[in-house]
Amino acid sequence: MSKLDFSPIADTTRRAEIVALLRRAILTGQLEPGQKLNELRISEQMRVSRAPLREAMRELVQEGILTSIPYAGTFVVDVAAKDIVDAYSLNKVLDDFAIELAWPQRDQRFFDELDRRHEAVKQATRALDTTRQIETALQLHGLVYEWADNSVLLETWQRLTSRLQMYFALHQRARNEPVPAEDLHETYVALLKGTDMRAAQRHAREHIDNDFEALLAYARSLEKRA
Amino acid sequence: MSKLDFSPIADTTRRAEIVALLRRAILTGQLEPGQKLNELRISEQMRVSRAPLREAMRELVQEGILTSIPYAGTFVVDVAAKDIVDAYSLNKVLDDFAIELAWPQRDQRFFDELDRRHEAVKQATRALDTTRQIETALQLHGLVYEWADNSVLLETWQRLTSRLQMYFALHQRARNEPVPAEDLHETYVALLKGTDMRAAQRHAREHIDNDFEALLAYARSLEKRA
DNA sequence: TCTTGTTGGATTGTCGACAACCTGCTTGTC
DNA sequence: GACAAGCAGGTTGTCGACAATCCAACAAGA
Repeated sequence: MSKLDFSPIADTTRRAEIVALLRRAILTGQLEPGQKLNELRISEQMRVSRAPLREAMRELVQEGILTSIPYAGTFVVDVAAKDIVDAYSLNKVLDDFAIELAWPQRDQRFFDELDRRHEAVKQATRALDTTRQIETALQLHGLVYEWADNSVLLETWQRLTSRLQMYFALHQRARNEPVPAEDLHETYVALLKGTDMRAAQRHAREHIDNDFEALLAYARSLEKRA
Repeated sequence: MSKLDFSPIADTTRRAEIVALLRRAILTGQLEPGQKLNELRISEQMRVSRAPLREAMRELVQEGILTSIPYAGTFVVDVAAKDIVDAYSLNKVLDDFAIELAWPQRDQRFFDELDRRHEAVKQATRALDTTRQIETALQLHGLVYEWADNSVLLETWQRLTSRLQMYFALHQRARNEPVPAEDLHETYVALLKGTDMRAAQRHAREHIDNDFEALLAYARSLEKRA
């Protein structure tokens, strides 16, 4: 028996890489909502045939960040104000549930990971790298989901995350002065380490409200314009 | 302005039909969990090339009812006991939320539709058509999600539904004497028509417990076997 | 006997070409 | 000038064939 346990090697199929590339392009806002994806053009740019590209796009359609109309094309999903509010309110419910499930599972590894991810957020914040800040903040929040030990919940969260990340990126671009607030996560982290689950849940809800406040204002401004 | 509002015509692409065919085959248990899907064989049976078949499979992978291993194959997702418990517990949380959102939205159309779907369940029950009974029961429960007016929540529910339906079908086949209980939904429907939201939520939770009781027993028996 | 290398068959991943389809423009008619 | 029919270009959907990979069976050596 070996002491080392190897993790599965990266499955290197063109399709998987295309998915990663496209997802990143969408979530960082390089591809704008509503924009059409021309298969031939993209496949040429990526030096890849249309088959794996199309399969990748099918995956992203199911992931909810692309939308496809037969014989018309595939587009980056259009984000309405209501979608943001919807995702946001569901997120609160799921967070509550995730904290409840994760609570008894917390261990040293959890706390270590919590600190690690918190540190990553602070670093991205200092570097004024807003894209990375969004990413790391969502990863920080994702920890309780990973510890909740509920695969369906985790999967749901990950789907939601894609959208949230997209909304945030959109918002950041809209008012292109980012100004990330220094440290909104200190209390969140502290409470997750504490003994009062209810308090943690309550704070999470308020914290989310806080995080999303600007986003909601943006959402409402969209609403008015429409 | 026309008084008629036409629904979009059926998008007739092979891919879409393949998705529907495969999904049905999986959810009704014609394709068993863990079973491998041979692309060439299936494409020949369907008289279709592998391209649209593969794209369809990618969709179902993202939908969570297939799983794909590069260069090895695509398989019907293996359902572990824990998955059932996970889906089931998340379902309770979502139901709570859905009822809360749908509550103020209830109108005559809601009540009519509620009755209609309830009737469909009863009919399937009388006909001893267990597959259809599962389908209609899930549609009955889906009504509050449709009325909740939260697209993300609805989408999440639909994803969950696929799995639940699969689990139920699996369970029914395992103990192939179905014996669907006559009418567990009477109280549920009545409460949704009433004025006490809390009571409706509480009952929904218990009702789900009831519905899933046998399934949970089955899940635990799987757990022991493993 | 166990391990390691090889080989053949089967299956998945990818490619380039063709068919179906939509869209916008042109043409012809009134 | 308005409008319908039809043509042309471009894009998506589908096909059949080829390349890359995996797996099981078998052979060879320690």
